[in-house]
Amino acid sequence: MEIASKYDPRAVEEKWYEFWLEKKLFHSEPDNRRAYTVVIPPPNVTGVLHMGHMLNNTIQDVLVRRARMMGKNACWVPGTDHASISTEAKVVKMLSEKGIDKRSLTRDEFLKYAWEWKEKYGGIILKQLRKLGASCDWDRTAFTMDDIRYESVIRVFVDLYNKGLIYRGARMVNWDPQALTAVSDEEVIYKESHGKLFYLKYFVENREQRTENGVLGKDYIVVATTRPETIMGDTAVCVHPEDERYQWLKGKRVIVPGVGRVVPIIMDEYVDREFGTGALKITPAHDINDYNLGLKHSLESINIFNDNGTLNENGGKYAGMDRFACRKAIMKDLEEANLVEKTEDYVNKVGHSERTDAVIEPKLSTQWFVKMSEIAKKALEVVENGRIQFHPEKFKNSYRHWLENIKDWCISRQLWWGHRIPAYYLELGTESGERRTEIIVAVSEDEARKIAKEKYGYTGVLRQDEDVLDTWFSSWLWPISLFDGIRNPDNEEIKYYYPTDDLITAPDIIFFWVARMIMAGEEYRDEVPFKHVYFTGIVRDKLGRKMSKSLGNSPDPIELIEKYGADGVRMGMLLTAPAGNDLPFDESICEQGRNFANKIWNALRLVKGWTVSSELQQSAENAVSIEWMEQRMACVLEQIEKDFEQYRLSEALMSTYKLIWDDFCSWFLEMIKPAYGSPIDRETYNAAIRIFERLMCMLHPFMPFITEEIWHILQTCDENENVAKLGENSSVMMQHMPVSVFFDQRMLDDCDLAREIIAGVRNTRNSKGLSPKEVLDLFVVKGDGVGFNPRFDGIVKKLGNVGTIEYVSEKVDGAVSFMVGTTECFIPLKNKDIDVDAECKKLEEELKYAEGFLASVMKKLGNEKFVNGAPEKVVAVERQKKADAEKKIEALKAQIELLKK
RNA sequence: GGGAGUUUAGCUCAGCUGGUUCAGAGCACUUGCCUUACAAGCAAGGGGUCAUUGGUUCGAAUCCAAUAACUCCCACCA
Repeated sequence: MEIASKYDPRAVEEKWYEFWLEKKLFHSEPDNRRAYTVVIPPPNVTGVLHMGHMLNNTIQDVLVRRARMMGKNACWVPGTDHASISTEAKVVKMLSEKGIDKRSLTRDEFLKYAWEWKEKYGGIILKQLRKLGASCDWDRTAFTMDDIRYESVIRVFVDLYNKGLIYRGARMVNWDPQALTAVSDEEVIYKESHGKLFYLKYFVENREQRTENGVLGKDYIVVATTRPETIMGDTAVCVHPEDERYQWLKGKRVIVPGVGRVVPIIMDEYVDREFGTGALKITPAHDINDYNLGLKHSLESINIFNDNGTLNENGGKYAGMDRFACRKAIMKDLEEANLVEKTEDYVNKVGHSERTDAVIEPKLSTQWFVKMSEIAKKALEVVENGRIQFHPEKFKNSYRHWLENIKDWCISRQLWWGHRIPAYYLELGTESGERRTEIIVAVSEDEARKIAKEKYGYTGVLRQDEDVLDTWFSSWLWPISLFDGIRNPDNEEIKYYYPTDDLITAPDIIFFWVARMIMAGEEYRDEVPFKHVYFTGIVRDKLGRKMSKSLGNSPDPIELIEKYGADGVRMGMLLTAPAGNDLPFDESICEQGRNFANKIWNALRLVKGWTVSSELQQSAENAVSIEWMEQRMACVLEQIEKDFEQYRLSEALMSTYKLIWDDFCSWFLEMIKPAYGSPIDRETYNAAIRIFERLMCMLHPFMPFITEEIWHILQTCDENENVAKLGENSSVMMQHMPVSVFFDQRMLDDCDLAREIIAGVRNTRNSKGLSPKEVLDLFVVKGDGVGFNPRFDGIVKKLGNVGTIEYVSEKVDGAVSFMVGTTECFIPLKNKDIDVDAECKKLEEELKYAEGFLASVMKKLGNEKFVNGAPEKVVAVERQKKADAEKKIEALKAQIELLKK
């Protein structure tokens, strides 16, 4: 059977994914093995796969597949997030394209559309993950709004409310005028924006003037603002109490320009005298600081905006206008009325909504909050004391800072798509005849009714809160709710799978998600939700820009997979992505992965092409080759294990890559490769197949598809032993991961020396323009004990195409030479002139370098302080260097002499 | 404004508690090869004052300080 010389991943990848699914190899049930659990950071249910997901899920898959092969009961739970704001926005948009206005629908009608939308587009992203090879337990696929998760969220809300950790209150919140909802502080992104600073004149009431030494001064105060449209809401002007410039205004009142309202001058130390004119206009309804000052000084609060960011009836002639249009209009009017002193360019930070990018409007409204101070303490502690480890560790700093300065979490959203707040309102008449509203928080309306009756004897209508909860209020329960640990805290699954092991996520949701999961874990399990958090970097393009839809600089992951194969793309991503480092992604990196897959494929072709002889005796070289390869694998395995312990996945992959490409393909296979047309002995062949298999196991977590394909083909190679073990469900992913064993470093060093000699021979050929086919003889000057180990003679002969190797004690005349360490090698050039001059020049350069090196060593050794101060070992090393250098110089000098003769 | 991090070859990055793992790896590059596994390849090779300046030390890429550049996070300066 002819095998194609190019590896084609497409058919292979599809075939094996189907196989894994069919055999349910990703499925996990609690048993007596140790559990290894990962929960997926649930992507937006209506999202599509982007490069960030690719990176994130590749890393998860590597860890999960490796754990599985290490004998653990690996469980990777997939799922999606309902993403309330962005999904609702998408549905609203879809409806408006159909000519349907959300406001014309009832809540139930809208939700029906939303669920339809979710059914249609939801889960595309999970399908895409299969193409990547993700070994998720699909039977466990969850959704943050499915029954179990919904009920868990509601129960937690009720519980926290009863514990006094959730409260309802009127506060200044971040209002998104596009999504028409409040958002949490974390959902506000501050962006630098180039705006203007407007200097407006506020005339003193009755045009009273300042008197300075009997001379009349100004009759107005200038206030600098970036938001002139808010002057309709001004209820004071504030200056610093110690500001000399404004003492004359104490107790006076001023006229808001263009509005005509008279407002007081107040004094407060909050004002920065250096900024602007040192005078601040106060708009309590539309600025958090002004709001606080308003409370302090009992100022009136005038709301001038509608929820959608247009001016309301308090906006006077500007009512109905958008806030930014109003800014222009009002400035024009003020200019005309000569109420503007000047306008400056100004750069400041403006808050934008994370989801809609609309400019956030501070707004006073009644919302639900979670009290954070107490639960934050525990969450900080478990990271500080190492119960949870961050990789890389530097994220501990920002985590700590956030938790130490935490504010209450606004969790209500004025949306319909989400978990509806289980708060019920009832109107009670009181004895004095007034009406009073009571709130009952309960897991269901029935429950609420029961409480209403018991507590208030009320049997009338209950009105449920219209708002839903912040999406993260369900995400923070994810590691628990996935195993139904909220509703059934003692069930077998939660006890077995929780706490999970590793969480892989991007650092931008450390506060949104990671920190809050830790809080929920402590609150509801009294146990951390995971032991390690691996923060991936952000995927950027070649120019260092974040990949985004709007820039169009993000490649389509599915197209990449089609082009390079999932294995190739996985390898490309992993190679450039150490934990926490941003990943400058360039499509061409996937080529390396694709090429690697092809390399392995061709190694298979080579091995498959051999004819095997059971009669043939194993040669000594082959025996040594196998021994060496085994040692080499043990050595690299040790390194890889260390790398995994430290979550250095790219290093682990690189080690595996070099082991396979360099050690296995370039050296080992060449060592044992029989001459064309000749068979290979059975013993060597079987050993090679076993080594190949183990290499596929080692590589499998990184490149699951090709390793599965090759592993299966290898099973058919070793007829004596392996056919029987290929049972129905056999898969490379069910094999044991090879583990490191003791290895003989001396053996590896000896072989390295042999490899260097081979390189020396090849180099000689190259520089002398000799054909690789021409057989050369090699003379090695015997060292004093240490040096070249003749065990490798056969290998040197084979790979260097060397005829004879002789160990001599004298230098060889009429030969080119090279040195490996302190070992001198000579290659006589039969029937060839040696370019004496060139050879001398080369040697003299080497000599010069060696002398320089010796000089620096001598300088060190000549330094008494060094000899006395440095540890014995270090000095001994220097002495050895000196001896080696002297030996080398001597040898070089002798060689030059010889040549010149 | 506060905090954190980064700076090592053309690119992306390793270099732990100072000393033979000390200047490394992969890719890219150069030269020669279509050598019956692989040109998505083989063989060989060339690249770096370890950001700058000082200091500590017998000895610094490594420790300390200052400077510069870049990145990220946090914060209500109108």
